[in-house]
Amino acid sequence: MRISDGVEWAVHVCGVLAAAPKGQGVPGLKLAEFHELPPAYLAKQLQALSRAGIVAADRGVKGGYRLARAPSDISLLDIVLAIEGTGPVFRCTEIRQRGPCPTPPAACRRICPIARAFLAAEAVWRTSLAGVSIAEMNRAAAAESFDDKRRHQFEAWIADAAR
Amino acid sequence: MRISDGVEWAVHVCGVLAAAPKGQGVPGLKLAEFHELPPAYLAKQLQALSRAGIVAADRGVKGGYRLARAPSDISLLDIVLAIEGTGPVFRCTEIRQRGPCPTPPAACRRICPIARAFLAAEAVWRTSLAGVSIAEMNRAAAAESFDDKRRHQFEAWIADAAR
DNA sequence: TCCAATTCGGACAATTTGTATCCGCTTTAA
DNA sequence: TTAAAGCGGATACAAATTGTCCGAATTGGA
Repeated sequence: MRISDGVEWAVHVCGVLAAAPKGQGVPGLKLAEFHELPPAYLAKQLQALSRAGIVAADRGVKGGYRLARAPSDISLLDIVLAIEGTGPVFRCTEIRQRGPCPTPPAACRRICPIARAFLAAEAVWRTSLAGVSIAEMNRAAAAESFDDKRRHQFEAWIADAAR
Repeated sequence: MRISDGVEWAVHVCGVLAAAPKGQGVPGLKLAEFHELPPAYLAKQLQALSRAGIVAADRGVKGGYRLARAPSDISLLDIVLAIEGTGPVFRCTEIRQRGPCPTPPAACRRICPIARAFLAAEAVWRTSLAGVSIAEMNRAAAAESFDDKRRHQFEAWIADAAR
């Protein structure tokens, strides 16, 4: 059980897009370059973000990606669901209904207690991730690692990348 | 991102072992039979449970598996960690330190804010699972799906399987 | 005491799933 | 019309999952 790297990439990328000049898009190639990520595969993750309505994609020569809504309105959970899919992490296969001593169907109206416990754990996990936004991530990262020099360096880079 | 079926199997199997006559072992083959699981692969999960100290294995003609401690002292988290490994679900690859505008090492003494948020979510998930024991699972399952007839059927089966 | 039956354990092979790349298509602005 | 850019499908590659096998340990009886 492991979260794919694509989720980490997508969160970082959304952080970059949140800092881009409003209304301008950043091409996928530039985004890959910023973190030295494999361009072709990052493109796949960007497609997923686009389908989920987290980023908007503009095609054509002045195209690129931009956030589809405010950074404060995009949570880490939104991104996880976009990349990993919305299905539950734990999937009950109802083995209790098989074998020589099966639980009868009448007793299976409610889902199995084991599945209930796992789904409850997953719910608190989701709630925790839903409470953290891209905006907060950027604030924390800036506070911890931006001095004036690096801020300027970053703004120059993104001004060049955006179009 | 998905929890392997082995976790579900292991939880069910521990529930069966918790109901077995004290001090007697149940062979892996019988455990597989009870839920119609692939015997060879269930054996693999049982090995993992054994290595983690959740079940004890006795070899030889009177051998089999039994719980290594009280059912009330085995949590769902214990089983997840035994089967899936103890490593975190989210793994930060520190991409912030790469590319044309990297976060300098001095600013990376603390782990990345993104990783912090994911690890915090994982912590509440673990806490939730740690609060549920095999004993509670069995109580719930028995209350929901055992009538007198089925209880008798189950006890007959396990009396025959244990040795 | 030795042998046969039974059972777990660990190394090995196969299959499925996920990861990563590439290429042709459509769209857009100059 | 052309060059830049995202989209989706087809395809190779890697990894985890699933499954198999044979050896080691233990027991009970000859």
